Amino acid sequence: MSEQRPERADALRNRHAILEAAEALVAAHGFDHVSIDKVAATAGVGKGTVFRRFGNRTGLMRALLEERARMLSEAIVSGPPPLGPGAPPEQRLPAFLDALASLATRNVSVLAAHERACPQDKLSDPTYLRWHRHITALLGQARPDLDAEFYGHTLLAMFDADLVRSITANGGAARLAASLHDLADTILRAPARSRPVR
Amino acid sequence: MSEQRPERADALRNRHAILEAAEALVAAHGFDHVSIDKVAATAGVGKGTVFRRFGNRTGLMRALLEERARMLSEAIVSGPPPLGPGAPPEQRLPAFLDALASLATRNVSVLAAHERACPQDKLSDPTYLRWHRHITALLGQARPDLDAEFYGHTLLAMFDADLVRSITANGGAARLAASLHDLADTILRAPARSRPVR
DNA sequence: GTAATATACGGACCGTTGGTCCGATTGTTC
DNA sequence: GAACAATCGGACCAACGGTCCGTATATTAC
Repeated sequence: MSEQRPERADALRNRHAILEAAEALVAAHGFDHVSIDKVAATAGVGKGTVFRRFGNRTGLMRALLEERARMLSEAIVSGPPPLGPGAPPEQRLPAFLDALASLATRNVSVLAAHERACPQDKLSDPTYLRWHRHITALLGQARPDLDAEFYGHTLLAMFDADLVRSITANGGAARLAASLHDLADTILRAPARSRPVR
Repeated sequence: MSEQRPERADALRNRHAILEAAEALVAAHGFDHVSIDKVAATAGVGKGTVFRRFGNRTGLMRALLEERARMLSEAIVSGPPPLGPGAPPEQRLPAFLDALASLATRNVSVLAAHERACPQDKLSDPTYLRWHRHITALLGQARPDLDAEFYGHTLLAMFDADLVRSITANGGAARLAASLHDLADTILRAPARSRPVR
């Protein structure tokens, strides 16, 4: 059902232009001060085009984040260890957190915009879900006695855009990475539970 | 400078009506579908009244949360232990988390609305700040070798409205409380750092 | 009770925005 | 180069946050 004829050349061109414009504007003025009108104008297309491509504001931001997260996603499922499969979870988890921290640091604006665009329940956003599944799986392997689902949320909560900004503003990217390692370590080395918390 | 003549009777009445209406509407339809027009109409006042009282949407939501958090705030600074002063931090922290979990569970809608209303940097919102200072102080006393500021954010991040909803939807209020205890315990009993992480 | 004053009220009004719609345009295919 | 489908673009709409100011009302002083 997804095997339509290929995307038209102008459509492709426009999609890139729109994403680029959106990212630049969001980085410059923040999500709340970027209207679709502006995005369209900056990208040199009509407003209708933006909506036809992405459905709505939320869709646009989702696409933006997905674009930025694609390489990481691929590295996780089929890249070399320790990020990709093949290494023990105790190594894959920190590697993933490192990669995500780097991604987050370099794209705080996109992250922030995505958060604010998600109407509600950001936890069920595709990208979040993918990350959460990954972390949960790793945690479950390394520490089957813990509530992996909950601790997955805990770790991912550290990538809240405001938090990333606050931490890196006072300590730079290094502090974020260090804090994440510290937290992950604390969780992985927590005293054993007699039975799964959940 | 804050010793003006007392609030007029009608003003007081209206403020309560507005807060009540706002809470009911937010609980019923969610922040994104509640316009100030509706709040005003439901409260039986004019639109201008709402804005004069609360400044803007954000101010209204802030006031709503502050209203709901007031008793907790008082209990912390001057109530009986273990919530109030007098108990060791290892007891005050879980007590605070319990209280906050209860508050959050009973007022998820308000919490969610407040989050979404905060234009940006929810970390510098008065209520968040107060809670963070409290947690940070307790953590700092119990475990001076940790990055209390960071772990304070970690713990508070668990009160994200979406997360609270997700956790309690599958496990109820009890699961949230248990998870929080577990996390706090994990942090408090983490292997000692040779020197403060920060 | 009444006059004087400060305060609060309310809804008409404005500019902006997300989103829709359809006639005009353009890429693609044969 | 003709025919067709897909895409484009901007006029248009409804809804919203926020402002403004003439009117109403609580309070105070006498």
